[in-house]
Amino acid sequence: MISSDIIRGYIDTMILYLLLNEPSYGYEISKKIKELTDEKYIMKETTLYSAFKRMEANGYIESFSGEETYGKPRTYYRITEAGESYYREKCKEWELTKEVIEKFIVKENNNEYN
Amino acid sequence: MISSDIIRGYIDTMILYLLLNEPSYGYEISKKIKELTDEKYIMKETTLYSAFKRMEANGYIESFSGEETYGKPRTYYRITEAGESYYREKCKEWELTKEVIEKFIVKENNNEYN
DNA sequence: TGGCGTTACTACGCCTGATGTAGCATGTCT
DNA sequence: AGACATGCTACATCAGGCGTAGTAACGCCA
Repeated sequence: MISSDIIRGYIDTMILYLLLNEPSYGYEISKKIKELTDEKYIMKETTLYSAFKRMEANGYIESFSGEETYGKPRTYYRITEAGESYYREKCKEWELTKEVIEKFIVKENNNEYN
Repeated sequence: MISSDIIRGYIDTMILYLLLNEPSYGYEISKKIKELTDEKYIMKETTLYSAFKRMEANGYIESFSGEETYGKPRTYYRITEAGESYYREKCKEWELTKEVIEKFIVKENNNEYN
């Protein structure tokens, strides 16, 4: 199981990554995350939508309503310049953080019966 | 800068790692973390001591007072069986988490002027 | 001997992010 | 008709990390 504490701080990054190439909306993003991680991480709906709110308030994404011909109209989000810049920052931060944490991690060798 | 949100959830792991081989106490641990990470991460005192409290309550560490011949007596901590087991869990979790997050991270190539 | 720096903590409270629970509305499928 | 997928919102809780502040004992040096 993935602890929510470690994902914490990278929810936004995950979403922004998926918005880099094209706008999207909640349900689609949540499905993509599930697929991309082979269901190792499934983002909760509340987590996702509150991330949208937070990131729009921070100016990292912009919302617009889609022109659906059927069903409930969706709210789409597109990444902004600020969002892209923030995303790149987080990627750099990740490399540093990984380096730091791994100083304290012992990798198990598989020769032993776990 | 390392965001505290990503470290969150790995504070305990870092401390436990340093207790694996020998008991230690607050000040020493904080210095070791600083050295080991080349000052990339400096643990706040409050963070450290509240982690001690939490982990002792969880049974991951045990405290005992040192027999100092000078200065203020220190509180030493040693890792327990449960602590070692928890540490190993977190190491496994880390590998999984890293795998997940890295699906959403674009590594910058250094050819570009950053 | 007086002040500074280092060591070694404790207490209190805030802020943020992730999550739980709940509910609602429109579609399509059977 | 009812289930299931889609597409959300509102509200509240909880924990972890951190800011701020204060205390205390000792060594050292002028």
